Amino acid sequence: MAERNQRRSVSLADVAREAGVSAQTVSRVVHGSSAVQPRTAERVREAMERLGYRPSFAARSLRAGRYRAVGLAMFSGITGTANMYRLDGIARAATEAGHVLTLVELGSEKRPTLSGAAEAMGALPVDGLIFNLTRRVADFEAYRAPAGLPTVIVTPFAHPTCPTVGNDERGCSRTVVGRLLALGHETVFHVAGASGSVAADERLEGWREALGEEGVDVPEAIRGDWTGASGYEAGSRLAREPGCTAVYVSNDAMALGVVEALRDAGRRVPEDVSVVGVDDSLSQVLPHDAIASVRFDNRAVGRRAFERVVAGAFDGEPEHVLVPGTLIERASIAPPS
Amino acid sequence: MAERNQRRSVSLADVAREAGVSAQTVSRVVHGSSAVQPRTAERVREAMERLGYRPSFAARSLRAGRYRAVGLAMFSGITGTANMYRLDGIARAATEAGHVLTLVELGSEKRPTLSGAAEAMGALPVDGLIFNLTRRVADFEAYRAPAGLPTVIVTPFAHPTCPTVGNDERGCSRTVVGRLLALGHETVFHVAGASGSVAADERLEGWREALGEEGVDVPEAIRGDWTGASGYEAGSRLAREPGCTAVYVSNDAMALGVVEALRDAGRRVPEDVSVVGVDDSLSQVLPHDAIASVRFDNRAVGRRAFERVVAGAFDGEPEHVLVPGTLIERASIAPPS
DNA sequence: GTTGATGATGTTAGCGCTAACATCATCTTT
DNA sequence: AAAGATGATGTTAGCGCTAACATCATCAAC
Repeated sequence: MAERNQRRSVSLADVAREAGVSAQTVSRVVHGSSAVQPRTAERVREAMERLGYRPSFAARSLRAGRYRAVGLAMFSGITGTANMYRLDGIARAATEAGHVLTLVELGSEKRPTLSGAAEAMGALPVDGLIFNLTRRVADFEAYRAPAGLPTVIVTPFAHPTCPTVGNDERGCSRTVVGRLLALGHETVFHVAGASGSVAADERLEGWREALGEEGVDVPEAIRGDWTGASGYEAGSRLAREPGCTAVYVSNDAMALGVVEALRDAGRRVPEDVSVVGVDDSLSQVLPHDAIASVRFDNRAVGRRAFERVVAGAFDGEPEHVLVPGTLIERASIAPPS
Repeated sequence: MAERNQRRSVSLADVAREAGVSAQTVSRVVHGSSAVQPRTAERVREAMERLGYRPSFAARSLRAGRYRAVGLAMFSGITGTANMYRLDGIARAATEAGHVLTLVELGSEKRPTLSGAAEAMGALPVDGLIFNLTRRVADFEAYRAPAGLPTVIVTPFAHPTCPTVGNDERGCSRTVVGRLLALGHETVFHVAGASGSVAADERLEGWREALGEEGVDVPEAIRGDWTGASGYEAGSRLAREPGCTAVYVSNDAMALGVVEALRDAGRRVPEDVSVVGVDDSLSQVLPHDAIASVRFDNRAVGRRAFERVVAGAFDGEPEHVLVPGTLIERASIAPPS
């Protein structure tokens, strides 16, 4: 049964010897070339089976000069809804295109940089790189992709030389603010996500911008940390704000906390206060009572990033793609009463 | 500025020519060998910089005969809390060990098999394989790992020849049932997860087993589909069961639905009915009112799987590791009143 | 029977890298 | 000054694969 741990793996030459043919003929059989006599092919196939032949990726790619693989660097962990869907989008797109994904997690390093990641990943079996950023990195602007290794950065910011793909975080804020003001609210309050998160900061900035453009009073923002508990705390403070009839919360967990705090304080949602979250992460979780939320298509972001990388070398002005979110309207928003 | 799209990539020989030394010397510099004169090393480094040299993974691994990489096949998508943490655990362990992860998503195939996955991944740059299973596959028992390619399967089931690592789903049920019976409940009702999910089925089976062992009446189980809405529906039915004082729900979203339905039906939690979920996925989401839940350490599962693979060839009886869950007690459970 | 097309198979070379050995200059020791 | 040690560098070969070409038998066409 159990094979002895064979040191060296089985090569084409081994199979060729076993089948009494040349290595080239075995190669032809492996690739289904028609120019092999059926009897010979059968013999070769038997030898492959008997020896347990597996083609060598290293030798093939050395010859081919490419890997049909893209490298993905996750800069701050894989966990988190957005990262998960991005990864899923990239993985699916890659599999469909016959590519594989080489994943490196950089979360454990204290201050990862793009150039550090590129150096580490440049020696991996990859034809291109995708950097998934959820926080700021020190050398973002200064980074230049290694020659011959196309790099796409997943971020809402534009980069001087690399194409980027990201969620339109500012547009998200603009959409929400616009909708709430259109409903007749005087202004919109904001509960921001954890400081340091690009998404949180961009949504916050976008909210300021949007209110400013509309010439509306900009209330003080409240910083949360993405958790429901921090949302509850924010909600308790907002319940004491007399002018607060609409709240834009940077994610759904906090939005849930805000709603609960408002209700506990005797303010009705949506009659007294409208609440909107982001991510649409709770629609499968909450039995009803879902909260209006902006849904980002992070799978699409991942897919675009992959397609952009395999499209290859970049010339001229780098493309900067922002995928818009969609506001899912639910019973947590209404005109002010 | 922008380099012309150089067709072939820069090799050691190119650098050697540029620097006026031999390829071996360049190799020495790349590897930081001391046996190179500082002046020469500097010249070589400049040439590398100037030409944009990156080492060829293919050539290195062809020479080394291994990749320092493991392949991970996700059999049914990577989304979902458990999968995400497993992936994270594997990725971290790999990075720490200086390995990379080659990820293949098999979710899109209608009926993926282990042998199919192994064949596809055998030609990839991998020294071992991890199969992450969340559903049953047709050839589970029959599968035999390719010679020279150690394979670990992530599943709660034992395999005749491959080591496996998984959550102790049955033990989870046993823990919950044991705790609830110890509190004095007559029996424990169960809301199961989506049919076809190994976790759902094993928890269901474990619940039956545990009740049976204790000589307690086994009520009819209710099938949910993992969503809060299905939990609510189940809860509504359970609220009409007079003997129902304790419910074991296969995940937290459904547990939340159950709690809400019970309360809507006028039954108090935990005074009238105790509820326990699984996954501990809502502790960051719900502002308070958290529901008791069994937390599985899926990161640890991923880590064990990785370590097992790189440990290499397997002999004799395959190891079968079940990582136990921990019951996090919260205010949703109490003795029956 | 000669020519040439066709088909099946073999041979050669080189992708980029590095372990192992070879070479050569320089320095020490006696 | 001869012998040997040391250090810096070069040369060779081969990891497994396959494109391109070479070889050889077979068979049809004239």
